[in-house]
Amino acid sequence: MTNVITRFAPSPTGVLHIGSVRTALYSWLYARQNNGRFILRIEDTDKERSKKEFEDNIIDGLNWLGLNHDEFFRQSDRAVFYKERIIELIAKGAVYISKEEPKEPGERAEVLRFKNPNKVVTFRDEVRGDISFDTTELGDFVIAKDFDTPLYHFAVVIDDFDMGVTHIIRGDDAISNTPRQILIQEALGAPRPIYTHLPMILAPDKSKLSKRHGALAVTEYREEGYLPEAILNFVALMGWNPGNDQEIISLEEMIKLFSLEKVQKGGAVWNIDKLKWFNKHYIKLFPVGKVSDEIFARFPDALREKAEANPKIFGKIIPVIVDHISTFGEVHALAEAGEYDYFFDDPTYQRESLLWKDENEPHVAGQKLQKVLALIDDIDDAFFVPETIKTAIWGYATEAGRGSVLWPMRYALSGRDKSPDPFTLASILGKETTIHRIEGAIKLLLI
RNA sequence: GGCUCUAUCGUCUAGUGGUUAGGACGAAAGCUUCUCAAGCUUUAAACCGGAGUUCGAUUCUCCGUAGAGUCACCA
Repeated sequence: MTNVITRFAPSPTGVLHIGSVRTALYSWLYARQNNGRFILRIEDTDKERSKKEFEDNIIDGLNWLGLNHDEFFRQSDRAVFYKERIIELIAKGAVYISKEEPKEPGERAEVLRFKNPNKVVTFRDEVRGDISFDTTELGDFVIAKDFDTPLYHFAVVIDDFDMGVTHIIRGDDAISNTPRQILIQEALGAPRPIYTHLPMILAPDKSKLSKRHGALAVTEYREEGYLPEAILNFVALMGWNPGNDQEIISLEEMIKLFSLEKVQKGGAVWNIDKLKWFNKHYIKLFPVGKVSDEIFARFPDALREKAEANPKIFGKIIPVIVDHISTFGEVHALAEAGEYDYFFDDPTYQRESLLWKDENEPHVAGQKLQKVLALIDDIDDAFFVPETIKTAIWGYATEAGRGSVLWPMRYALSGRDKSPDPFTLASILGKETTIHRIEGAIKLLLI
């Protein structure tokens, strides 16, 4: 087999969105698993709409995901090559200069048109099989505005030819412009690459996913605290599967497992919940040091100062925080909502909140907490960890009614309806603070 | 509208000419330390319709239906 060369060819008229990532991933995987080359080509023939910032965004996103390219091209750097081919095709009689009547401002009085042989073109698509089109309906289509400004259809064909692209993997919205590209190839005497058209990634209403549906740039997912592993894994499974039930697949494994034959025909609806599930999975595998950096970065300033002043506590709450999020971005909102304040400052709360359901009198709850206090006081400082604390209190709690003991204890420590369990809380806060807060609660109950 | 493509649980999907149609997300229930999260267990949930081929179609063929994409001097 000849060396595989694939390419990802976005136009820099928008950010790198999730559908493009899937296309880039499959092209990349195919090249990697065949020891081929992967080309990144920026298709910026439209000078009006192309923007450097989008090109930067695309490259940035790809780098972040780890989809590295072996070669890089920009169509705006290749004008001379297109011009040569136009001249060549004019000489062959396949392209002609056409006089036009401009219909809109900006349109030329002269453009270059392709002499359509008006035939039926049949090509094989790796996922859909044979597809036929009668190209007559295309007419003599325009391939360039002038010798220096080729249009997309033309530039693509020249580039794929010049760069030796063997496999074109792209979205199936490009199916219908494949025939005209084949026509140009044939006029040029260029070999026909192997085509694979991927099904679209859809919005919940089944239409092509777009910005209007809240489709985010990859870089925005990064800001929201998604991990590249999660995005890659999830996106890979939209339209492809390894042929078994395996769902957690690393990039390395994907290179081995990927195959065009297992690519789906139908479109796939974007499902953010499943992405979050993947992300949660990968966050748990993320190195602790990096996790705490990510979390720290998303703390509001005030909380950040407290974390810096209490590094021991900050270190201990990392696992607790991780347990409750699926993206790092959620940390910010949770922090703003005061969800982490009680780790650093004594909570304030209503006296009634300390009561378990409605089966307790305040003074009874106070007495129970006094007992808890005594048990905690007996624990050696050096062994103030969840298991020990639990062991110390468990017997009494079971005997007195777990809820009626543990709820007030947990509430005294957190001041919240929802929080980690009281033993974890106590061990995070340390013996001294734990005692202090329970004493506060007792005082409130026994007034 | 023309052309092209597509069709299994709500979603992502596996699968076969004969299966209790499998898994995952989500949902519901239960368990696990009071709450939350996590984890574990369990449950509900699908072959678009009609013909045909066949002993037998979810699977093969055709016709519908539905949805999507595309029809530029954009890419």
